[in-house]
Amino acid sequence: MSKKEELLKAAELKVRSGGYNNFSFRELATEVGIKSASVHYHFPTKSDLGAALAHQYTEEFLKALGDPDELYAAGKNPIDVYINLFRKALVKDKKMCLCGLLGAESDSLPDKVLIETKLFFERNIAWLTQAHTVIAPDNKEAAKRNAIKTIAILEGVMLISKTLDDNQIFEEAILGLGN
Amino acid sequence: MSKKEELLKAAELKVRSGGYNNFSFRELATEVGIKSASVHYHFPTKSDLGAALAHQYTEEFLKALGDPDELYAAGKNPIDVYINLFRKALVKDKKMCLCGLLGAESDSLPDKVLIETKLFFERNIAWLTQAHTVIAPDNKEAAKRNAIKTIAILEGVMLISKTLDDNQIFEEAILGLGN
DNA sequence: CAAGAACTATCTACTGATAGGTAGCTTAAC
DNA sequence: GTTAAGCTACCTATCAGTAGATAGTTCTTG
Repeated sequence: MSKKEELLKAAELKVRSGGYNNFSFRELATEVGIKSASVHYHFPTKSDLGAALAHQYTEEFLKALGDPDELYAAGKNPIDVYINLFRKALVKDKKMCLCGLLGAESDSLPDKVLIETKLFFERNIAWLTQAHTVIAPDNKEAAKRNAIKTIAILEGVMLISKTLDDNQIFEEAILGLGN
Repeated sequence: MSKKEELLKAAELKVRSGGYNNFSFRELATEVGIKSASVHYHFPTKSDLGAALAHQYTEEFLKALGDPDELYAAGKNPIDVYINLFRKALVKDKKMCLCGLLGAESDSLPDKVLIETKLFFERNIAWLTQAHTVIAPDNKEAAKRNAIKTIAILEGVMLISKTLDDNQIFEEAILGLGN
């Protein structure tokens, strides 16, 4: 893993724990074993790093999901696949969704970072709309509404489960969601 | 309004825009017209201020809601009352829920602040459980599950509506929630 | 009722730590 | 001999927090 990739991984953990202001170039540099001035070589400013982070997170998220139509064709419920990706973030990583946290702070985010955070939600809503459409093709006008409900409940319950340190809350909230 | 109250109000806006790290004693002091050292007179440390902020927010939130049983007796749907309080925060204040934001950052919060943030969610889930119980008394085992779903979807959609700067997303997500 | 003690709310001046960012040098690889 | 990737050394700004002084108010008590 290159230093640049190491920096992004270290920053991801920090941001997913406490938001955009929760990491500094000095901390990141120490963690990956370089000097803070060298971080500016890879990312000219902090907002460049933040934007790259949100962009990479979105790409990896959607890549991990796959295509809703193909999932359905393979006999899987794409909504369950989606839920499982959030469950993994909560249970395995024990961290918030990166863009969930950034979104909550959207009022105070640099433009570059905000743009990438918006793209995360737009692309996720599009994915979920397609997922709901393939499950219930006769109900197209409701697909987007259900997409919004699905991502809202997942971001929300993630935040609450983490705060109360109780994964059972997550499980209760998602009951009946994949229908 | 006392300086102490002014400080809490100023801090609330900052935190609801960008989280716990988004305010400083200096900024707050300047805004209310005193020196930063004087802020320490009212709140010995930053975490004391943060805890007081979350506590006051919770108290005011529950006070604004009223009692679910009384609301129901007065012919109102308490879930609709609850939704309206979130709608007001989003549309009028144009800000996130304070404890929603703090909860997202819970991993990096000082203990004092975390305790108050947890209390917000515990008390809100209790309120919503009672609200769902009074609406559907024969369905008690589902009341807590519905309470979790309700607050999760509201915190989640608030975050997403704010990020995408689109209040219509909020309205779509809450359709059918008050039944 | 008046003297003095204690308290409230503020100030100035400071500390040590940390922040993001910049200029210019070095080193190694191609 | 250019470039990538790092370095040292520095800058200015800001951070939370502390010490000690002060003016005005309130409480206590002789």
